[in-house]
Amino acid sequence: MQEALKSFKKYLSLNNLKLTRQRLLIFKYFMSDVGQLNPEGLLRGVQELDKTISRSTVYRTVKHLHNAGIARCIHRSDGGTCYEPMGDQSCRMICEQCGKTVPVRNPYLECLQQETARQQGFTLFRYQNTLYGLCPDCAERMGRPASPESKNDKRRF
Amino acid sequence: MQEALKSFKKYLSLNNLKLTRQRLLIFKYFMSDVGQLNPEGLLRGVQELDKTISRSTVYRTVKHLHNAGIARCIHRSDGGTCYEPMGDQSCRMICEQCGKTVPVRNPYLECLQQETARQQGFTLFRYQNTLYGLCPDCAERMGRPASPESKNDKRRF
DNA sequence: CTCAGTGCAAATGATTTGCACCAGC
DNA sequence: GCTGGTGCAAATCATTTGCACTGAG
Repeated sequence: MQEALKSFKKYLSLNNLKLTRQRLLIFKYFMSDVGQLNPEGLLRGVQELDKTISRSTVYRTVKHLHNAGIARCIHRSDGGTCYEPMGDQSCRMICEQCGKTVPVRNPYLECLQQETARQQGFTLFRYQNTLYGLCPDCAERMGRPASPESKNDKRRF
Repeated sequence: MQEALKSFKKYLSLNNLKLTRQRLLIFKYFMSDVGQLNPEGLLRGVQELDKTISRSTVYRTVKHLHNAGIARCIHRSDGGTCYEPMGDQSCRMICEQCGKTVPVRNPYLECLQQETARQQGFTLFRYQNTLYGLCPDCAERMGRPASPESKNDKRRF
């Protein structure tokens, strides 16, 4: 958290931005919260601490957190957007249903990736592998993905 | 394409849906197009063939294509939504200097990735591997070795 | 013939923006 | 004190929906 706060401050000063009470509050709430939350949830949480903080400020700030590399933005399959603190995992799976993020640990995969880049003459700085799909829980809950499952979206019109 | 058309028809009949002129047209345009396109692009493309097709119909149809497992829906990091025919996965390298994007093809990597997801009970829809770094050209231009030993076995692929 | 499909326009919901006052640095 | 920040309300943008007519099976 101190780490992240430092990079947030750095980002701000590099961009001529100010560390306001609101930004700090949003930052703190965001970092202390477990898991992900959407702008609305962030707003609610933050307003418990300070009634006056506006929705616009939350939206504006979360964008800065994202630009600063502190927040990761997740677009869920249901169209919702949510954010979570950036972890250091560079290989993860995201459930498109519930938005859950699961880190993937496979050293061999990482190794192979580096080797692949190297073979093509690429100097690898960092990488980001994102696997999109269904987590075991959601897969079970849904029966089967991508099939005549239109009951939910079917309606008379 | 015939394959996909068949499953589209199957999906429709299984759900008491009709194969209308509009749906067929949208389906065909979607399948013939290279790469991804968003609803707006799809609408534009389809309207070149038939002025009367409405935005709503495109939206409604693309959803069916998605439910039928024919279209993959992608929520981009910029917030935009786009669709592409199911099937091709993506793995690419982005040069942080010149911005060039280079596709990476390594079947083994893809295979390993799928296997890794499977092992953790994840149903994989698609993945996005992004390697950030320097392309050979920029690395050279910057007078920096691409990587300890990549100069010698550099290859275009 | 019947019920689902369509185009249209209006509605929705998330996110953004213009503006006049407010506060870090 | 200068600049960027904020809250508010209005604006925007993608997507959805209600409706009355049309067309596929």
